[in-house]
Amino acid sequence: MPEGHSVHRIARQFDRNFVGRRIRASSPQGRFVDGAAVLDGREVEQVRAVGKQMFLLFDGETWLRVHLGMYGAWDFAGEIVVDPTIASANGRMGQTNQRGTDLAVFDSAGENSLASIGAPRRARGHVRMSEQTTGLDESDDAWPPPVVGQVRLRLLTEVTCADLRGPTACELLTPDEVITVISKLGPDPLVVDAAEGEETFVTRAGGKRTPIGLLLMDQTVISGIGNVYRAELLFRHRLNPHTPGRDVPQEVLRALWRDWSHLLVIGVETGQMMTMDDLDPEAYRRAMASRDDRHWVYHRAGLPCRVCGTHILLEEMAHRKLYWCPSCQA
DNA sequence: CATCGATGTTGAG
DNA sequence: TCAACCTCGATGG
Repeated sequence: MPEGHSVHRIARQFDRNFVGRRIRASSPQGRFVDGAAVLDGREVEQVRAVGKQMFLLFDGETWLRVHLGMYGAWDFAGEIVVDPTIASANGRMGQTNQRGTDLAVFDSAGENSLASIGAPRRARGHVRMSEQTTGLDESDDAWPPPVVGQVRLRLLTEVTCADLRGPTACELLTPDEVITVISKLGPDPLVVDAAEGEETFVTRAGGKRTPIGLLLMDQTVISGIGNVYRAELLFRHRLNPHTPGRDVPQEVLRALWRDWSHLLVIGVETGQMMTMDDLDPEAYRRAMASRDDRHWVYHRAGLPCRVCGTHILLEEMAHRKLYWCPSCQA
């Protein structure tokens, strides 16, 4: 259930631990047997993340496209090289734990893996936050790790395992097909030039009758925003979700683009969808500890607005739950 | 144990 | 506009 920040974090994991290595590929679940057979034995040459999609290039000009959709996740296990620019090393990426972090961040010693940055080591596979007090389990030394549940695709190096489960899309593409897919996507702040991305977004969102609340979720308009960031961005800019794109002042559209760029960087660095800036240290600590305290309006239906006290509204927009403050976002 | 819901997208009608 | 798809943690009895 990732938004764009999770996909970039996953791509970094692949960049660190798979690019430049030969892999074994399999589909324990059986639903990607043919694709896995094609990839088996090849070397991973490159990884790209655009919006909510990730693309892995294997030698022989074969690309793997993965879209996690609503339930997808990658589980990493084995000897993980920590990327010092992100907050954790191994565990599940894509789905979130109880704290709302998109990764389990505890290594085999039960300590935050930040303590082991740059130190390749054996780590527990399939770590869940809820298990953090149980200590080491017997499967710690099993290699490769036992398959648990429905694994669409397993990628294995000598020392690292990545299990893909529940993706909306998992398919092989030619280079041309990858270009076609990416060309249809709106700008991703971590991919395109900042100024170009801003112009593209303003051009595609402005002038449309479509409500801004839908435009922000439209992956051909802007990439990577999901239901949480959508609600929070609208609130941060005091925008009524029903405002047609063409009625949103251009400077506000530009501010939205820049704000998304800002929030995305925070999300990639922390693994959390932190959308409340400028908190005092105590409030920030609380926000990072509990996902209930991390957002302005998301998942706060009926609760008082943090700014004006008005009850937060919940309405359905294109079958997704939309939370907003009818007073602040009048 | 059954049921629900979720940070998403596609395609039929 | 709506159902379908994919998986699993949370929730209720």
